[in-house]
Amino acid sequence: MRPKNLEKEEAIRTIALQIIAEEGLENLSMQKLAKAANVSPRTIYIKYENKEDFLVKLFIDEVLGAYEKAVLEKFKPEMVFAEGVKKLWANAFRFFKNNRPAYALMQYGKSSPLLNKAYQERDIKEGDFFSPIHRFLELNAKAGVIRKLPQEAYRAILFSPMFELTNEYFDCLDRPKQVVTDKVFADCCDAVIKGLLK
Amino acid sequence: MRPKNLEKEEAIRTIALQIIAEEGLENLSMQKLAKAANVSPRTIYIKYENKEDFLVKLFIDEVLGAYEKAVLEKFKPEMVFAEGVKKLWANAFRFFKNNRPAYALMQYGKSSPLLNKAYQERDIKEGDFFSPIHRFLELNAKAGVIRKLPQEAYRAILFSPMFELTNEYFDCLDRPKQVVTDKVFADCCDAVIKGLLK
DNA sequence: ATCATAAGTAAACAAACATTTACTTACTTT
DNA sequence: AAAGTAAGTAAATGTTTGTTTACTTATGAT
Repeated sequence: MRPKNLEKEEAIRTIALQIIAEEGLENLSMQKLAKAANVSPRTIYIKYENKEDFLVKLFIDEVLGAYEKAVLEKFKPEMVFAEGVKKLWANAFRFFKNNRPAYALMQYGKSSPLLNKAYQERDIKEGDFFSPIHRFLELNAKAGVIRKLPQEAYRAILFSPMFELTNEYFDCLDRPKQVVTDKVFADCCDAVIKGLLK
Repeated sequence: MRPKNLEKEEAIRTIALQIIAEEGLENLSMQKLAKAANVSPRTIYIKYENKEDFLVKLFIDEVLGAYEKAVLEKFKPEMVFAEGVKKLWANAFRFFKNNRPAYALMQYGKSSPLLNKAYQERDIKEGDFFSPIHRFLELNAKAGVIRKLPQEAYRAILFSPMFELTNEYFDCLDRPKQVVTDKVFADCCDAVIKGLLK
């Protein structure tokens, strides 16, 4: 049996992310993707049932999975609160900085009903990547270090400003306004930490 | 001369937003829209040059413009810091709660290169809706009430958690997990305020 | 009342779409 | 070295896409 050419598989995914970042999800077609990846359309359908299946797997594996792994690197729930938060922020920002196409599709995960649904269903199945972070927050809340808030509140306060700054960072690359420096990033992180402290 | 039927114009916009919210921007086609709005495709092209023109105008007028107007309602740059922030948050949350399709397209504004570009260019031309808020922050920073941070940092800390909570709010309507209450909202707002205080 | 005119329609256009068919290629197993 | 088989291709499938053409309708101005 002829073995799969893994380079082609990877090319398909990489170039798909590229097209989505540059032209938008709404402008990604299977034929365009096949041509750009130097592959026959049929080749994509060997691994993926159809376009939706492909997009969901691209999103889950290449974006969500990779992001979650990167965010938790060298993070321990037992860390001192400020250090833990800084680690999470630094990990996330580094991942996106080196991976702009992943950031682009991540944003579509918050817009597209298809990807959003996939995200939610994964959250249920996978036992939630957020759980080490949840334990981290619970420990600090119980110790009286931070306010006690529901999970979704922590999520909103802790992570969304980081996303927004990442957004601004990429916007500045395209049309330089004011550069989002590591200093700005650190200052925001401090503000978020202070807001949660008791 | 036969006058325009304003009801039809409005139907086109309303139904477009609805389709985008329910099926996603990537599944909105001009023919589908025309049929759903009970209108000939040609009718859409009377007011709009093409699909991109339509989407940009829909986004700018129906979403960005309406949102910005709603957020600034009864807000004054001279307000006490905590009160000002609470007003902005309450205004924004109320707008989206009553206007889910607008929220959906707003999210696409952060994903789609087409809409994102339109957003940025508008920021430059229109003199920025953010300027009353900027003045508010500047006044409070000068008075020593809050930290001095660059504009994009304020934006990230002040607004993005509100967006994230709105997101969770709508997710809970679809698949009830934990309801994002006004209490959670207020607690988050307090955390954000505290984080910025000096 | 009728005319001028833009609003509006139904049907059609080529181009692009997701997916499949019919076939060839390359590698493992024997 | 030959056979078996899944990977891979090029070209075609019918459908849907954005947009236009050729025509009809409704209304303010004359």
